[in-house]
Amino acid sequence: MPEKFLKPYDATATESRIYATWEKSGLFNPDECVKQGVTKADAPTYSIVLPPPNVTGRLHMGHALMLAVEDIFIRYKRMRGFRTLWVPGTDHAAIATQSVIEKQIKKEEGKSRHDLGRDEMLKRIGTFAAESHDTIVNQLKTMGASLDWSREAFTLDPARSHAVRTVFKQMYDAGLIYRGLRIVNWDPKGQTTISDDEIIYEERVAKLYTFRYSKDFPIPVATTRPETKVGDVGVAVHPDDARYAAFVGKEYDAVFCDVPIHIKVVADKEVDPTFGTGAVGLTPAHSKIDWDIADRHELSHEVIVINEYAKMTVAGRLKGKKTTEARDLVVEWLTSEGLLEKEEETKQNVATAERTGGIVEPLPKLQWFIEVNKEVPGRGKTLKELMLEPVRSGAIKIVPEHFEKTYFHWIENLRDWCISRQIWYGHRIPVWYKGEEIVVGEAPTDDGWVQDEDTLDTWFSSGLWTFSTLGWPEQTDDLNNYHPTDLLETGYDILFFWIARMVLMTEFTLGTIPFKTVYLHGLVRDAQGRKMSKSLGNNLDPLDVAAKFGADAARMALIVGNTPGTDMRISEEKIKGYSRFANKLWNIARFILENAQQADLQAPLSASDTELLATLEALTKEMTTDIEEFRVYMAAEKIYHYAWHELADKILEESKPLLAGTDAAARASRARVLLTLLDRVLRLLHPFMPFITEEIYQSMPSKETEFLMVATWPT
RNA sequence: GCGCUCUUAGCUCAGUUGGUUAGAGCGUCCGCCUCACACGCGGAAGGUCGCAAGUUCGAAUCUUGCAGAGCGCACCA
Repeated sequence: MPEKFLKPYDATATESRIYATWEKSGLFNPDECVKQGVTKADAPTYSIVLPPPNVTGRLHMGHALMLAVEDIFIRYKRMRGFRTLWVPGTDHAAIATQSVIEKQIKKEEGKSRHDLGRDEMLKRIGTFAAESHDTIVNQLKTMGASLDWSREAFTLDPARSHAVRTVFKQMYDAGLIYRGLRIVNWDPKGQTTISDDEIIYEERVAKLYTFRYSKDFPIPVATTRPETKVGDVGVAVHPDDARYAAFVGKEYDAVFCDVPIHIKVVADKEVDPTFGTGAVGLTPAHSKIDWDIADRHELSHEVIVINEYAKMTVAGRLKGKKTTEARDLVVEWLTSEGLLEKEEETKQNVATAERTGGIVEPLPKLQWFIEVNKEVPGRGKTLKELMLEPVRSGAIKIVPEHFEKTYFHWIENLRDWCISRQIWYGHRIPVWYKGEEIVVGEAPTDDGWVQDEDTLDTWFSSGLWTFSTLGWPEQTDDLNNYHPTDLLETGYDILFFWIARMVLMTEFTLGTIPFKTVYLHGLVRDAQGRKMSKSLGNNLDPLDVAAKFGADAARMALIVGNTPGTDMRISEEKIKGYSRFANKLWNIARFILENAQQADLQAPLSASDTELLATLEALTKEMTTDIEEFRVYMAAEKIYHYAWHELADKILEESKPLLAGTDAAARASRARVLLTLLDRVLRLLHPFMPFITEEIYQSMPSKETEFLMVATWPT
């Protein structure tokens, strides 16, 4: 028995050493596995692409959970003989990364991005992203992730950029990408548009004002935003509303708080006759709903009264005022003119930007969109339908299943996807202009062209991830072998952001699904059930945890008892518990190796020892089914329980008298079976606790393969 | 408003298609340095499975209603 077993198990020292030997072996790469003869060349493939962590800093426990789950499936499949590929990568995370740097520069140098200029700003972000990348790679390795580093990708590297431009052009040529003036969610703080999904609604108490545009205007109107009323072009009432029927179609002129306005009364079913006065003042340029209603009644969209800095652009007393100040001025004016009829409190959901917290201002802007309700040429279906179909048909399975309903619900409500962003970090829109001419895709070589200033929504490039990482648009072997991928594992919080967009992009580009199964994990919370955050200081850093208790222990703590789709709580106590389990396993190995190092592997087995093997075989079958059916939490708990409370507590205890006894046959039988049991336990536990199992395996008297990570999963 | 999830031991959670005395970890109490491990061992206490009704030979598990907690989407001007 090696001397190392005489000391308690030292996870930290062992883990980094073991990872280095794995990496050196090249066995994370399926091609290398085939070359070295541990995997058959014609074996079926199994692939996962790593959800690329944002290069905004470092990984958190949610990432650690993701890595644990994915590594379990990858290691399990590798041991089952699949050509197993897990592709690593990172995400440039456009807005998130840029805003980190912007804040930092503002704080340290008091400068804005416009002070630095586009090139300098991009240089700064690039430097930061590279540092983040290195930290993240180090963390991924620390957690034991058996990723094929030879295939690492970045959402903003040249190969991925080429894929982005290619898809953009194809969608543009298919008529699915268009540029149009639409109401977008403008974040005045971040100075960019954001998508519907980047909005957080905050409930606030607001005042609902009931007023008239002028003394002779026949209909009272209710609003929470009086300042926008200088931009009104109409009033909408419900077609069946008898109170106002007589006024429909009539037009009125007024001077509203120094601003001349022209109002037409229209009838529209969208209006709720029971809310407020049953009449809506229409401000097409500053409200999405009003824009749509105005569209239906051919009212002007062009009256813009608020700019990108959320300031008033009209002449008169409101000129240049912030919207909040303008609101007070308008109310003051209404009161003095005797036009204000009522002022009541109401609850209102205020749209705020997820990244900056700024209050979202709906503004009409020229933006790029992907049209989701238009038929895709050659497919006979809209993008929306293409997103729904594979999940409906079962071609894509979501675990846990009930998220399928959430997915459907979201897509059914989906509107055109605004893909342009007014930030600098990211894929620049691949469109060039020269006068009336336009070029899409690759940059023209002759002079005089100006590229679109905007960049693409970060999820555009993330949406290509399953195939852009495998070499598309080239028809590579990897693409043929590993796509569609088998599993996509991520947090349920990005079901819409990412999963849905990958389905959209892959269906459009390749006419197939990006993955067969979606496994959604829950949020990792602290011991009190709070979200982990910097401000609360309750973050657990995976690196610290690994240094203290070992990555194996952290992985077990994140897996056991954690069902997919359910939030979990993690504490140092729980992780500590599994570090003790690691030590237990260490001592099980010590005992068995001490007593059975010289065991005769041909010795005949006694009836009771045969039964011990049968029991473990039954457990093996259960575990295999559990993993196949995505119950890794059960498989982990079962092997934990077996190792500690069967093997150690019962089998080892009853072995002591047997091994010290005089019955040579019983002794030989027991020594042999103990060694076999240990070997099996190491294999079964390896996907969950890869480091310690590999370390013990290295001391086994006989080994099937050089490394446990490519040994055969027992049956 | 539409939809989803949860409610099981003091705490955190399992319990796969309904089937014998409902499990684990942590915690608590008692006793042990027993020659693999004190990062350990042995033992104990602790649950009317949110409430009510129904289906069934049988329900923590299925159905309905109620109560409480959380989440997603939409959003009213």
